[in-house]
Amino acid sequence: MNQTKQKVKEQFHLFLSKKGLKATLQRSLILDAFLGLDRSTHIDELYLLLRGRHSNIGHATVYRALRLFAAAGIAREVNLGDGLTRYEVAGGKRRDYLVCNDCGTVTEFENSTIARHQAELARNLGFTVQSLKIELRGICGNCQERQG
Amino acid sequence: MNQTKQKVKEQFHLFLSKKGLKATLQRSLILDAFLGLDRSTHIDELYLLLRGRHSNIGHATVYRALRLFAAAGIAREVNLGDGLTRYEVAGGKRRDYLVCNDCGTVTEFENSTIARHQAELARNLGFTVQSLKIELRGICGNCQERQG
DNA sequence: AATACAATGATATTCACTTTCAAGCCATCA
DNA sequence: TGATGGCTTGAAAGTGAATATCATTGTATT
Ligand SMILES: [Mn+2]
Ligand SMILES: [Mn+2]
Ligand SMILES: [Zn+2]
Ligand SMILES: [Zn+2]
Repeated sequence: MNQTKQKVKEQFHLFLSKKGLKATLQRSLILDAFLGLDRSTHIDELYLLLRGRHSNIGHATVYRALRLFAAAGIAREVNLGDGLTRYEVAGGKRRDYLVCNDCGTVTEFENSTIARHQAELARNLGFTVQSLKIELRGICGNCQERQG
Repeated sequence: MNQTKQKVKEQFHLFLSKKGLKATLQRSLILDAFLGLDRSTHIDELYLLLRGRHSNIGHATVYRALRLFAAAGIAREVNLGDGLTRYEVAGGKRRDYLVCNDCGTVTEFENSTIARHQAELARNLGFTVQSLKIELRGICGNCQERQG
């Protein structure tokens, strides 16, 4: 068991206590599966993964658990406009997304200089910034080669 | 009639000719309404607006027209993860979005300095940038007042 | 005008959530 | 330990924006 993962679990358990919510087997299984992936995922992927291991996990429960993880600050919702809501483990640095308009591949990269600048502009408009998402769309390297 | 709008209309007409598509009254009305707004819009807004003026415009036609505008390079699709697909006039300035996590209000503002910088980073990764979206989430001024 | 297609729009369908509700589970307290 | 109360679960139903269907209508061309 990873040290980081253990801390996240404790963070979640604390969150549940403070809110008067309950630690259930399902929430624990879903959190393990979520932390076990090293990439963003979505409801149905986790749901099918867990159904393969445990026969009694419902779609609605996975849905509610992921939203709960987000509320607890453990997960971050990512919407790339393809009709699916993705979730990734929060914490760590902000990421920018490169979405290929041709093959749909999503590449991530880090760049922190933008965030401060942009957040300051928002504050001038009386807006308190909680998160920033930068999404670039275009053609990835592979697709450029294929097209010549 | 704005000079820029006239050029856009000619661009669209040329696009239709090249593709063997037809210039219809509906497409003309929808394009006028779309260009007449100085902000992003979505299907139902345009649909209701046009229904107020002309009794025979269908939801499906507005939907298809906006996708056609996007294919023609006239419109740009924007998805903010709130379940609606927005469209804004392409070719204008890029816009950044402030989405309130409390009331869902979307505020737009312009800020062009970021784009070049970010696009250059992407090019270094072998990625040809076609569009850039910056989305800030947080609490808007109104909601801050309400909460004290 | 006749013809060949494309476009329209009321309607139905899809699909990814999101909610409902009866049955079950968890934390707490005597 | 056992009762109690409220939270949780999950099958099923509901929601709503997007998309497809198809008979009818419109457009461009000859
Ligand atoms: Mn609708
Ligand atoms: Mn949807
Ligand atoms: Zn690609
Ligand atoms: Zn607000």
